Amino acid sequence: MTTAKRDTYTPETLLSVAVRVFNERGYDGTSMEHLSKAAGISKSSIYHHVSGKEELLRRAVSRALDGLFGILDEDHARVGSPADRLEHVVRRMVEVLISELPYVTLLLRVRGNTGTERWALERRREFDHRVAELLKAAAADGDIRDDVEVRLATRLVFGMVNSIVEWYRPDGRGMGEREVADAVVRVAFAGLRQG
Amino acid sequence: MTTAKRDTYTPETLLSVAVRVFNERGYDGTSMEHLSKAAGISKSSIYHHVSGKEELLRRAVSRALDGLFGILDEDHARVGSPADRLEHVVRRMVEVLISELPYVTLLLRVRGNTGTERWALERRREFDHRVAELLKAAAADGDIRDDVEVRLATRLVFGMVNSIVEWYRPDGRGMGEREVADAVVRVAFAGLRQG
DNA sequence: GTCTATATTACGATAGAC
DNA sequence: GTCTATCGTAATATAGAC
Repeated sequence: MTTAKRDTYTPETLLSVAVRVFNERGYDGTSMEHLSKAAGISKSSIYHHVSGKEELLRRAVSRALDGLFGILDEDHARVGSPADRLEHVVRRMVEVLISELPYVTLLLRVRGNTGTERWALERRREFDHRVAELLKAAAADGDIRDDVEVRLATRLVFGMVNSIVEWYRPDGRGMGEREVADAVVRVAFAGLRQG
Repeated sequence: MTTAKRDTYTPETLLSVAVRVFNERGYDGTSMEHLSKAAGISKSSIYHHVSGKEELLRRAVSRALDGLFGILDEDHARVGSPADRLEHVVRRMVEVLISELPYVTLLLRVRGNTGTERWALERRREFDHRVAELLKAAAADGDIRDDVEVRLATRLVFGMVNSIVEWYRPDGRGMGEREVADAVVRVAFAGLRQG
């Protein structure tokens, strides 16, 4: 490194600002002017770092997807009984949602108006399918209740896990990843009712 | 009635078209041009029926909120043990979500960029709070597991229920309201694990 | 009630100076 | 790397004819 670290934007640091604004106002509700104000530089300066709004979206959802797909490559997601692997994946999904909160939040709100958004939706479906397969295998082993369709059960679990982005805020001394993950796993597998 | 029913738009029929497009493209991603094409009339004709885009949004989320708050006025939501009342409310939330699907979908995606959106968010919080109180009372009775915070449990249930709008489609011979409601109540209260 | 035409503003993106 | 100025387009909404 020949130059000292300068206080200027890189595509990466700009991304964190942009993602925050996207999540506050929605992607379509965010103009380059909004980003410019939030970043403290002019609109045209943003174009020096990235090709446009859509590149910021692409970078953001890619990061989220990488985190999620990474879970499926972990040892505990690949060896063991389907039920144990499923529990591991659910737990890790919560952890990734929280550690990559703004990026996953944006991913989960994508609608499909642009090419990037449609690509993101497709990859999400791919991930969902992989988890559904796991739940199906656990059901075949008799570890999952048989009075609820596997497909429907998968969707309810995803609903519960994904909803975390709607309320979890890291500020202050709130709950940690571990605490939320424990609660989700408990409620998803054992239910709310006092055992 | 002095005139036969004509094949023309009213604010109500126009609303159903608009809400469908809003849900497909997102509210901010939908222009009056998009609505015009979908309704088969010109942009300016839309302004004959409603004052603008935001009125369509207001009418839509109002309808959704009326359906949800209506649940709290039902007998089974007001008398009986908190646990029974909670189960009734959860079941009815699923039914209202499904019977008013496009309207509730739109409500759940509101971000807060306009006055109407902020009003909708506030009323949603009000409803959530009412249900949280119910869950709190059930927990005080010892009917809800005590190793998960009441506040967190409420959020997970809402996550599961609200996620229905992301995948439920009434087309064809899919699941009915009753089937989905049963599944949600089972998973929420008893969990996925084979009993 | 619906249309064409248009006013006006906001948007994404680029040009070119420094 | 950042800026001001600006281009071309698309947005919301209105005017006024039929």
